[in-house]
Amino acid sequence: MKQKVTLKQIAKELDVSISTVSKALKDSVEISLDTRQKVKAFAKLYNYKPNNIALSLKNRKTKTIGVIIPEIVHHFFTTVIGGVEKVANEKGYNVIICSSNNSFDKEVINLEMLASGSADGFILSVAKETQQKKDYHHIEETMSQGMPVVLFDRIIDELVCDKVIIDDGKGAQTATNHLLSLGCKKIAILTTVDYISVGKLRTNGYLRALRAYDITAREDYILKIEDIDNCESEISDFLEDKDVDAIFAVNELFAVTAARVLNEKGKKVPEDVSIVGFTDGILSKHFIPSLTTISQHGEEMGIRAAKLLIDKLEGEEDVPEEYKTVIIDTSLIQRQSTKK
Amino acid sequence: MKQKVTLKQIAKELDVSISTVSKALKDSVEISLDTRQKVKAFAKLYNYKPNNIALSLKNRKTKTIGVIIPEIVHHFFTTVIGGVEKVANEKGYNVIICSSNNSFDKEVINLEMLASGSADGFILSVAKETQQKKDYHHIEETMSQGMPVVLFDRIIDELVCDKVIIDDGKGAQTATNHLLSLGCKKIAILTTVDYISVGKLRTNGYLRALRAYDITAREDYILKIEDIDNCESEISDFLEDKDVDAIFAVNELFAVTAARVLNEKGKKVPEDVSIVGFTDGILSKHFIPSLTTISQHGEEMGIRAAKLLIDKLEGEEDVPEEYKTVIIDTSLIQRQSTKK
DNA sequence: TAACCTTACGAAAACGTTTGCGTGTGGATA
DNA sequence: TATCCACACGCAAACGTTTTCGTAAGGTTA
Repeated sequence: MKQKVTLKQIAKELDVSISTVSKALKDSVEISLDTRQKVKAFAKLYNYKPNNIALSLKNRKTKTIGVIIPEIVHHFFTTVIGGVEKVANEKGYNVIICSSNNSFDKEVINLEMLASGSADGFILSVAKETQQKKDYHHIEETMSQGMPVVLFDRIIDELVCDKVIIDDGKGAQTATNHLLSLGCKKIAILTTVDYISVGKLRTNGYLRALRAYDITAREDYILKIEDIDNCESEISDFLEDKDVDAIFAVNELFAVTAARVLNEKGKKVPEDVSIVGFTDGILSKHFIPSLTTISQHGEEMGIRAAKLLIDKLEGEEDVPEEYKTVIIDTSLIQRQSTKK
Repeated sequence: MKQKVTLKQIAKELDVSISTVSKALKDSVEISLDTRQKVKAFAKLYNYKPNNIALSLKNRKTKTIGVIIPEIVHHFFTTVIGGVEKVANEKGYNVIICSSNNSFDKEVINLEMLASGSADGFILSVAKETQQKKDYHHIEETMSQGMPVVLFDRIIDELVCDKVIIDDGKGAQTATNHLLSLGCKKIAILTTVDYISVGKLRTNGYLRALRAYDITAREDYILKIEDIDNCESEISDFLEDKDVDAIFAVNELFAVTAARVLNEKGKKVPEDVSIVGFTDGILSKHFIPSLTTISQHGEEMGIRAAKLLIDKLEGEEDVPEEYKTVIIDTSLIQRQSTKK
């Protein structure tokens, strides 16, 4: 099992110095054509590849972007990653992905690990637990060490850095408006607990839409779900005695679960109840009936985030800091879960 | 914006040598208690973290596992990653993930990039294009440089290395048997083109099951889908004039698409046609009717793959090479898409 | 007081690169 | 023949660690 070949070994073998080999491989005019060819042939033969670690150490940059997301098993986040990779690869950056699993501790560990040498900058969506704890010291520390951070989707207002978000409120408003325009009057919302920033924002959007239509929001039409994994029973109880004609769900899972519950209660979607979801994932697309939903354009978010980050990474050192918040437009995708 | 603090800076500040600082931080008895405390206090104050790059260079290992998968936006692969992370984190390894996007070139690039310094070993499922091209030089090269590789799911028989797979044939047989035991006689299969190893194996399993039941397989009950993204029309045409009473789909998407098509043709699942899928993803779970399917136990695959890899990484250098192929049991999950 | 032992620290090499600069060799010029 | 200039190459430093070994200062022993 041959080890990886280094400049030193090539140098020894060819009886020249390390610098000669290095320069020869870079086609430096300093080196005679003859030697250059010899070195290159040898390097090719032994499949020489420069050691990235050594390069990173020397250049003090890794040409790598670290992405940390709350859940890897999540369609939205993976589409964002797709966008990031697109831009990153174009610009010669690599992408490494870590998941925090929504754990604060794991987020800290991953960030510190990547920050201590593996990545030049970060694109990150904070863990649920982090939002709850409101402890952002790890992110602040990373930034204070000169590594740029771009937050997306689940952002933190207090942190001064680039951000890429959608207008969650507006998206929710659009969704609710759509239901209202279809003539729905009794619109329930399935949302998350308030400490999830996006859940809260979407709830607010829903309320705003109702107000604009002069409909008084009813407390008992609002369900704030805590335990996402077991939402079915909560949703089932919630819908038990309610005579709603529409549901706005702040994510895909809530939307399909509502559809399932309604189905079991003998109600039809969209004939009896219309449903609008949020996030255009696989579920929404393939469900029967396919779900009308608000698309977050995950890939676009990734693209913008990567661009922001690379701009910072390649920008002048001493340019006065200036941070942008990019707001990606959402769009309503009409499918079968809302009546015409 | 303060830069990351290094041993050198601490040394300078405290007017001691770099080695003293390094030893003090490691609580070496060589250093007086007094100095040790001073150094540690200073290091803490300035939030010193050793530079991983430098460590990797010195130790010639990164304590990082590289995972390369064909698609990041894919539930099965992400569950595998979950399993890998579990084991890796326990053993003090980090995990970095790259996606090949089913492109041969990107797979090569990613592998070479990670191999040249960023990871000590690999867990990988090969890209579709790679299976098609049958060009594995990049993987062979990586292994010949002394970096262990564990293949999973989409493996390559010719490659001599550790592998983690499910018994695709057996899984398919189980699925088909289930349909047969329900009394279904006219069972169609929706599968992939043959160069996708798992598709072929599953097709074979289906054929074996039929044979065991003394049912002659019919060519016209087999649909080999090439373009996964546009499978709907193919499936629709295929089912147009067929009077099947059951469908075995080799993946989730084919299964739900079949359900959708049947639905549009006015047939009911499972009353008119039973469906069994493969892979226990979100779609199968939340679809209405929820899908009977073969679970691949992705997390378990990840766990086993990570263990195999770490064993190799931490094993003796000169132990004779020995490679294992772990076969994970599949299991049938009965849900609503097959009649009782 | 000479020889020796601790204690506490520093110097230097090594990991694999890149690169500015120094230098020996040979030929051309004056 | 003495001077100069390309040419082709090597040296060494630097990136941030860890670790082996060397050593000065001071104390103890004979």
